[in-house]
Amino acid sequence: MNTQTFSALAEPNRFNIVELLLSEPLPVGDIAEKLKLNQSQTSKHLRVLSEAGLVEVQPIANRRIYKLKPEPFQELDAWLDSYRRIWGARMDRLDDYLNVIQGKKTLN
Amino acid sequence: MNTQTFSALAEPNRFNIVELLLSEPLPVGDIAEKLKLNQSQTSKHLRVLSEAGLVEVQPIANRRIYKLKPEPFQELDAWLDSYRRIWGARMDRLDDYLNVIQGKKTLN
DNA sequence: TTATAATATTCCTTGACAGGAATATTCCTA
DNA sequence: TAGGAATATTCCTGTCAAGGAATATTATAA
Repeated sequence: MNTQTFSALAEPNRFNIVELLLSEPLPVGDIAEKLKLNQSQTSKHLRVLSEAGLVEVQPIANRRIYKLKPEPFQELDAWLDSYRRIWGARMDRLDDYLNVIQGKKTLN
Repeated sequence: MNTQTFSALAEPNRFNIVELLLSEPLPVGDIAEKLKLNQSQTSKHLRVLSEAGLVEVQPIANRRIYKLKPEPFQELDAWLDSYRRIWGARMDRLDDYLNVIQGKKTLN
């Protein structure tokens, strides 16, 4: 799992951009307007998202349309598999660890 | 979706701690040793993870055993639902946006 | 080809965070 | 209850990222 994905999504404005792009691909100006960010910031955040592989750009006429790339989300999904497998099991059990402790018979 | 989760996982050492705790709950010392972090750093990272709700602690004797909490991962999973739904669909389609553009008949 | 719209980049400042070292705290154990 | 093990916290420093303002770039349209 690439932690760059987490870094990119950790910033609230960038997270909002991603959520916005979930509905439809959009040009920079529209993103800025809808999220009430200025143009400069929006471009910078899109750059980060782009370098993290979360979005890609497609120039149309005078504008640059940004859209989500599925790969990082799929990777995230795959990563979560390991965690799904143990929900309700080891994750909230202490026994595993306790059984392993040596040199200490009783705990209280 | 809480961006704190992303912030917490964005730091590589913390990510490694989470992955380590996936196998079993562990006390601070063991985590530090296995990941070759010093005790101070380890405590600090665990604090961040704890405040983000990713781990919880259970004191045993004079140790503090850290284990994962399932909630944030479940939340992440639920969040991904929206994205799963459109993989292969809108996510990599530009049509939706193009059809919406007014005042511009042809693009090239 | 010049003006203009859309977007990207640079420069600057500020705040947050990670790491190291040292110290404080907590809780057992003898 | 004193000593020591395990862990947490504080202080300090350096780095890096975000925001604002201004400027540069790119591509279209007249």
